[in-house]
Order: sequence, then C-alpha cells, then structure tokens
Amino acid sequence: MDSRQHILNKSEELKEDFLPHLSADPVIFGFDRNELKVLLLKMNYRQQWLLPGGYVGKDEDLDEAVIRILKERAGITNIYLEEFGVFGKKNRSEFYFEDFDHTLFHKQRFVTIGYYALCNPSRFKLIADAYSETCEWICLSRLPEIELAMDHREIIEKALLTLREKISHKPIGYNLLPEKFTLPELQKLYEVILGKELNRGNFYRKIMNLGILKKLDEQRKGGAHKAPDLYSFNKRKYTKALEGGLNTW
Amino acid sequence: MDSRQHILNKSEELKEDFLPHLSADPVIFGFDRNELKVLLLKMNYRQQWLLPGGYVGKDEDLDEAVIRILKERAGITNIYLEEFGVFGKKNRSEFYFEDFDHTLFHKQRFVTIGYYALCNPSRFKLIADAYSETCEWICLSRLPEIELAMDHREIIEKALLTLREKISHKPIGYNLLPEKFTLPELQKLYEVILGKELNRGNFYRKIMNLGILKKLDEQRKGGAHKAPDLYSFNKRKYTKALEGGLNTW
DNA sequence: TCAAAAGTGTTGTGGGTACACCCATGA
DNA sequence: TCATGGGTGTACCCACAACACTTTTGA
Repeated sequence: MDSRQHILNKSEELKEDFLPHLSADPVIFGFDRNELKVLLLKMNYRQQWLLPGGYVGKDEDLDEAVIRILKERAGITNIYLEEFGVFGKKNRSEFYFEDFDHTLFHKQRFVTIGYYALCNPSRFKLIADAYSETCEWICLSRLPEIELAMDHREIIEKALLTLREKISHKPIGYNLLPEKFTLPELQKLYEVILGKELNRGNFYRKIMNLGILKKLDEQRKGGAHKAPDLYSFNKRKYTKALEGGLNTW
Repeated sequence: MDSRQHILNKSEELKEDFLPHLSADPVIFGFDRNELKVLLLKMNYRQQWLLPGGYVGKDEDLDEAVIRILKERAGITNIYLEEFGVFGKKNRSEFYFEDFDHTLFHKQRFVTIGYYALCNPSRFKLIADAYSETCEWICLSRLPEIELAMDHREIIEKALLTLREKISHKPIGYNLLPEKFTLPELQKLYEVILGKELNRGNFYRKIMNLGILKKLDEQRKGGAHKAPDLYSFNKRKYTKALEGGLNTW
C-alpha cells in the first residue's frame, strides 16, 4: 500500500474518533555525544521531516493525548511534557496536503498545541509508525539543512527558546542525562542549551551548592587522561530545587 | 426574548461560522484605585460570572479571534494579548449547558486557549454583549465570594501566576496605568501584583536606574499632603527594557 | 504642624565572573 | 610527561535589602 492510499484509508477512521481542527505537536529534546537533538519523523508522503504530532481523541484529555501520540508515533513512554505555545494561524497547514481533496481529515485547518520534553535518547528504541519512513534524533546543528513540513521549524524554535528560559531558572539534566554522568558532561549540556561557554570552576561550585548531585564511588574508565568521577542526581533535592529559585547562568 | 432562547437561536449560526471544539478566553487585568481587577461578564443564563471568551472563526487566525471576541463582548479594543496556557480536560465544560441537548453548539467539548492582557480600566466604557447582563471589573479580592462558571477560576489563577512571573523579569505598567502617574501609584501596582510590600527607597532607585520613566513638569494636585510628581513612561526605553534583562523584585 | 512625597546615604550580603593555583591520574 | 579532571582561593563587581535621614509642601 502506498503512502497516499494509507492516508486516505485512515481519514474516515480519524473522523470517527478524533476532534477536528485540533492537534498536538511534541518537541522532544535529547542530549547525546555532546549534542542537543530533536526527535523528528520523516513522512513517507512528501519525504519531509516533521514533529511526531497527532490528534486529540473525542474522549481524551489534551494532556493524555500527547502522551499517547508520542507512544504511537515514536515508541516513547514515561516522559514529562509541558505545554509551551499554541500555533493557530489559519493557513499554517493549508498547503501540506494539497494533492488531496478537502474531505480528507488531515487536510482541515488545525490549531496545534506545542509541548516540549527532555529525554535521554539511549532510553528508547525509536519505532516509527506506519505513516513514517523513519524516526530519528536530529542534531540541532543539522536542522538548517533539513526540509521541515508546515511551520514545524517555527515550533521547534519556540520550544528551544522556552527550554533556554527554563534552564536559566531551574536545574535541567535529570531527564536528559543517563543515570550516571560526569561533571564535564553536565557542563557541556548546559553550554549546548545556552549556546555559550561557562567557566568550569564557577560551574562546579554552583552546581555543588545546589546540592542536587550525589557523587558516586566510580569513575568513567577508558578515555584518555584522568578518569572523571561519576555523579547522579539526588532525586529529592533535585525536585526541591525545581520548585525553588531562579539562577542566572 | 429570554436568555435560553437567545442561546438556542445563536447555536445554528455559530455552527456555520466557527470552528467546533475550540475557544479562547482572555483574562484582562486592570489596575484602578490601588486594586488589581479582572474583567468578567455575568451571563443572563445561569447568573454566573465568566471570562469574556468566545469562538474562533473558520477563516480567522487564532490571535485575531481573541481581539475580535474582546471587542464584541466587552467593547475593549487595541490591547496587547499574550497566550499563557491551554485548558483541555475533556470534561472541563460538560456541566455548564446541561439543560440543553447535545446539538447545541455551546455544549460541545471545548479546548480553550487562555490569553492575558493588561489595561487601564478608565480607557474603556465597558459594553456587555447580548448574552450578558453586565460586564464589570471585579477586584481580585472579591473573587473568592463570586460564583465562576466552569474552570474559569483556575484559568484566572494561572493567568495571575503568569503575570507575576512576567513582572519579575520585565517592567510592567505601561498598559495598566494612565498616561501620567505618580511613583507611589507605580509602586502600589507592583506591590499588588506581587502580593508583598516593597521598600520605597529601593524601589525609587531601581525604577530610576531602569531609565524608563520621564519626569513631568506637573504634580498631582488635590490630595491631602504634598503633591506628588507626575511621571510617564519613556516608550523607547521601556520597549528596550522589555527585550532585555531580568530583575528580581 | 503634620503627614505624605521625594531624594539620598550607608552598609552588609550574596551571587556572579574571572583568573589562578593546587593535586591526581591514565595512557 | 602531559592533558584532562577535580577542587579551592581570591578579588572584584553589582544588585539588592534594610534602615535612616533629609527636604519639600499641601491642606
């Protein structure tokens, strides 16, 4: 079955079960090998990249919908999502399905709700859904060369801005890093999100003063040079720090 | 024509022109006589208070819709609105129109987009629409005693939180105060939004250092005691300060 | 003459930045 | 032995909080 036919078949089914005109688009950030990445799908139809978005069930809370969508379209589960913006221009998606007629569910006008989340890519084996040829972590640095559908580039940019705002006021890293990590890794994460370098000594002191790290009795062996110490987050204190203050990095 | 009949008559018309399942609710804050107020309507039907919300036209940007809604329902124009949250629980409005049948437009499930704005109440003569008995500025302090429809209390609370966040990082007052105002008035505004008292001397210095005020060659005559100096905002510098930094009040 | 408004001084604190030094250690 | 990582010291700056004092002036 070709991709066009698959979309057509789905259309009637979607009309049954989902609210018209309303969609949700999750922007999932991952951090791996010192790079910040976004989770994107490549649709069979049109061969463009897009966010793993979807529709809202007629009998489903909006927040539930995003969680379900992410599971169906990418195999990602158990992740904390936060709404960051609404995209409601009347023509934001009008050209995408232009070679279908207007009875197609997908072709309606959609107002979409943007959600963002952070996660550690290695936690998941990505599974693309039937619409998509592939589902991948794309480096932010590669985004400019990629063809993105509709206004999804704009959505990602706004999500990134929100992430920067957030990191300036609350600690980040719990969801983005593996269970055990080194201080240089954590610092790199902050640098990548903020887009600037930080002073090592000051970073060390600040993160230590937050008291959210637990030093482990192990080192990361194998690299050249001295083996760096491994840390993990102290969940309780981390959560407390989230409620509290604002920093300026 | 009674209020019930008016709603029934409107219903078919609404189905023609507006997107189903999607609404917008503006939370408009005003500041007057040292109190922070919210703009609310009292619906004829049910005699409960609610936000001056409305629906999104099939051929209208979401942002345009809120502006139109506010004009139609309260007579408020020329105001800067910002999205602050989405309310999408499946049962958030299910009981409100319970004595109508399910074909009523208003009775569908709605996901609503919250917008907030600041304005100076004296700028407008409020005009309630045909649904509403009255349209008024309600003091925040009076909210607890008032019966609010659906989840509108929750929406207002989230808007207020957003306003507090905002004032902590950017100057506020341009839209909330009259053209000319005194320093004590401005300070009171900050205190009311933040819910705590500020030191006068420090406030004076901080606001002066921001350089966003223009001292006028007049005083506010008439009160008891010394006549306070009048100020107005320096629009250019105010705008610049909005782009820039974060404070902590 | 009193109370509010305006303006200024002072002092301590805490955080952030910048830089510089120490030691440890794996290949 | 050298590059990296871990850890600490210090000096400067700035913003802010707290408090206090002065002067002006309208009713």
